Amino acid sequence: MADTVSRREIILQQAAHLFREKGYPGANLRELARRAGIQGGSIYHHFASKQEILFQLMDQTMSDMIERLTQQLVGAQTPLEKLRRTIHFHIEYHVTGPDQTYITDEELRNLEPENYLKVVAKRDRYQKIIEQIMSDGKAKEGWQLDEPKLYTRALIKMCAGVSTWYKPGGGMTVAQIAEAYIGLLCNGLLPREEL
Amino acid sequence: MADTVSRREIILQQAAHLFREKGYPGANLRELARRAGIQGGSIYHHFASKQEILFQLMDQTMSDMIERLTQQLVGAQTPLEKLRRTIHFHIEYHVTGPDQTYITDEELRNLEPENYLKVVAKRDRYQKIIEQIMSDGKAKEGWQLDEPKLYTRALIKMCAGVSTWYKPGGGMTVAQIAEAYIGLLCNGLLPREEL
DNA sequence: TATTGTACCTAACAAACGTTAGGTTTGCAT
DNA sequence: ATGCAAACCTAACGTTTGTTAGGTACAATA
Repeated sequence: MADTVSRREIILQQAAHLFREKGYPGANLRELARRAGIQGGSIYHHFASKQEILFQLMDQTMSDMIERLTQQLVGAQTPLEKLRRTIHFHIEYHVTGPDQTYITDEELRNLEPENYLKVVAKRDRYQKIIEQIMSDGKAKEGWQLDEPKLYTRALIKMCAGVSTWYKPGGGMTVAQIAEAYIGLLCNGLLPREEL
Repeated sequence: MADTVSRREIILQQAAHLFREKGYPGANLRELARRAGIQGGSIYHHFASKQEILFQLMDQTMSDMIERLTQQLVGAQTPLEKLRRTIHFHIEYHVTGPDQTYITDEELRNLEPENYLKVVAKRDRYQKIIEQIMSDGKAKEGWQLDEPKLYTRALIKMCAGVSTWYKPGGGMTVAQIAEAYIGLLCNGLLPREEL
């Protein structure tokens, strides 16, 4: 069971970490190569340009997110159950791969126009999945919301933000954080009468 | 009533815009100078380095945020009223000065250690104000929350995120967005029985 | 053994960068 | 008019950057 991770994937992984650390323009390819265990010029055997590394990283991450969220929602019967799974997934995915998700969330401005459009299209597909849950919740369960898009954005930002401060083994588990955020989004802060 | 804005402030303003557009490492001083209406080298008459521009921008913004939030809370009687004003302020401030707030939220990693500590200290002061409101709400009004810090972070990320998509004259006013978010955080999505 | 393609190295390129030194202009106080 | 400091310009510096060309090591194939 040796290390079957290809050099290409090592580069992508290290690139995510380095881009997060310094930002895409602040990261340089010699440092990236060093971390990947090769010389500067050798990166071009695997990628055509620095830009392509960024694009592959973001495009791959967005595809993975869409696929996995879709999987998670299979078998969920009610909008409420779908919402719970979405919140849990979105937090866990961001905490598990904080480098990839951070890049994907924050480096859109550094994509060349063509790549930008592709990644934004996938991001919109992801958002639409959640928007649909919000709309269903309103239609079928009387959720209190006007603009599904507005609440979707709130959910996404709030859950993605966890990865900016979360440290493994630091008091709360991901499951606990997810439960707290599910409670907040479903019931709010103010006390409820018992039903 | 001529243009009394000093060149120094013009540079800071344009820097905020440019840094947001390209990221701190991706922005170059010749371009910044051009936008400020001077030559590249002349920036150094006003600032000692590129780093100092970033620091002044962030430090100034954090001080302003603390001061204004504190003002907004004067006269608020209950935790609920304080929460409402905080949400409204945080959204409005981010939407009004999206360049400055974006830099302050996202460019911490590019501050040199000494500057980093100063800005983080002010950011923590700002967060503590909101945390205190959460704690008070729990103690005095029975709000449903365990970790005030957790909910503070959720609030901050969620409200700050508005500035990433908000466009003036695009359907909703800031006040409407604020009301929606206040409702979400206070009552949640699920329907409530009438009290 | 000869061939071939993949993976990598070395060294260099042109461009862009933050920064600096030294000179010029401008407006104001004396 | 003179002195002077603030505000700005010009031109250059050393370094770093993304990228490329040409070569080497090596395993698989024939």
